[in-house]
Amino acid sequence: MRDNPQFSTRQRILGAAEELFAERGFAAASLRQVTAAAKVNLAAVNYHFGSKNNLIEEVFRRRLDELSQRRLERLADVAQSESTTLETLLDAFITPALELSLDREGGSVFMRVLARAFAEHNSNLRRFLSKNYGYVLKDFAVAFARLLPQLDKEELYWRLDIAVGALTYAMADFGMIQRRSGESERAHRENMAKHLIHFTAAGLRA
Amino acid sequence: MRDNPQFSTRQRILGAAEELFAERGFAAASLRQVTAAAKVNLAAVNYHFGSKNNLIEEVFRRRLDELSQRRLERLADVAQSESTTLETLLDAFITPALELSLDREGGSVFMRVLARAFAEHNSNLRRFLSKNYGYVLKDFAVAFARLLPQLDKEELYWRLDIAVGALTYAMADFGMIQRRSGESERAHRENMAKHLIHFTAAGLRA
DNA sequence: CTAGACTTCAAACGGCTGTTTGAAAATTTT
DNA sequence: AAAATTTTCAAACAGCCGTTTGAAGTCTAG
Repeated sequence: MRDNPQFSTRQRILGAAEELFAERGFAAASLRQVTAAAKVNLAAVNYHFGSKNNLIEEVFRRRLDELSQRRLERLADVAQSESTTLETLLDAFITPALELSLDREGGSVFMRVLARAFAEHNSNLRRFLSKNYGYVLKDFAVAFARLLPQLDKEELYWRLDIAVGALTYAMADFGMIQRRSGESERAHRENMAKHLIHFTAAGLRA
Repeated sequence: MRDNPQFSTRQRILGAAEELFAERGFAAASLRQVTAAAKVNLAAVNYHFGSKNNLIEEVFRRRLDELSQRRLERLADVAQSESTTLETLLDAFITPALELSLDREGGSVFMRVLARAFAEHNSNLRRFLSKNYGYVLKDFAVAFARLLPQLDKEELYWRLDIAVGALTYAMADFGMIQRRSGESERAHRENMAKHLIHFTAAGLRA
């Protein structure tokens, strides 16, 4: 999509920006680099998005709208069931991200962009994410609380916070474990998700 | 230290750079911002460090040399003992970082800088860190392997990778949990370390 | 086919970037 | 105290930054 002429200027800019933001960060990736990668005129960014900041927010919006919806759908599927476990709840949170990262070209890149948003102490970006997508985490927290009645509120929040950290770090592929040469990207990521769920469930239950 | 005239130009630059790198990232923090915060002439960075890249590496070196040494000292204390547990091993890894983050002015800031190094996909920086400090993680991995003989090598590495992610994220204070108003910085961080060890030990043992 | 709206384009704006320079100042050595 | 060395300084370098402009090009509705 990044430079495929069959996609619109808007989409090509978003794709190129996503890749360069993941690779170099929001500040270091310049609009000239983005528009060159998208094979688009420099002024197109300000024409279609208004500013670099708006472009950054659109990069998040494009992926997070769908990701949040899928997570909440999965949550609705499992939350009420009597047989729900920590593992199925974690799966409901992780699988949509896993699918996104395997899905279309550029999906895997977005998880790195998302992790960068945590590293950036940028308060505007944090406010944007919290305001627009904070309710997803809140809904999941309620579901986890039902499964972990022995934990008081403070204890639960500490554990969820640590769990989110492990998920963020792993899904962004920040770790040292590289994909083995004979292994497909899909197999690698599914393997990672499996370990992630196992580890995190144990940590929450401890 | 950042602008205290009693410190040397070199130290003032390192202190200011650390703060600004943590706050804005390596690319977005400019040498003009750094030298202004350090109350030092712009050219001093290139005179004392040669380049911005060298300055970045020196910011890491200053803290990591001591941090690595303390971690290995603690590891040596507990590794051979028969009564070693996962918790004492994790404590040996985390406590030096905790002390650093509570210690002198700017120590807590450095953990954020370190976490940024993970978010940056910068291969030069990764190579620098792996080359100079990778042996610390390796030594700890050996000690963990002895305590977790039921895990094969691949399983162990996955879990350690996830554990490092949780530690990195938490120590950098990326999470949503804020220090409570009545709570001291020290109490907050010690509380975090306690939860971190408990959670991670359970994940490793699962 | 033409009028109007939408999109693309090259060029330029002021401002900030890392780095270099050579002279001035401060410090250390003789 | 003089000479030599180290450190600081203001100024300038080329180059990239996000954004704006107004004209040229493309598309669509009447």
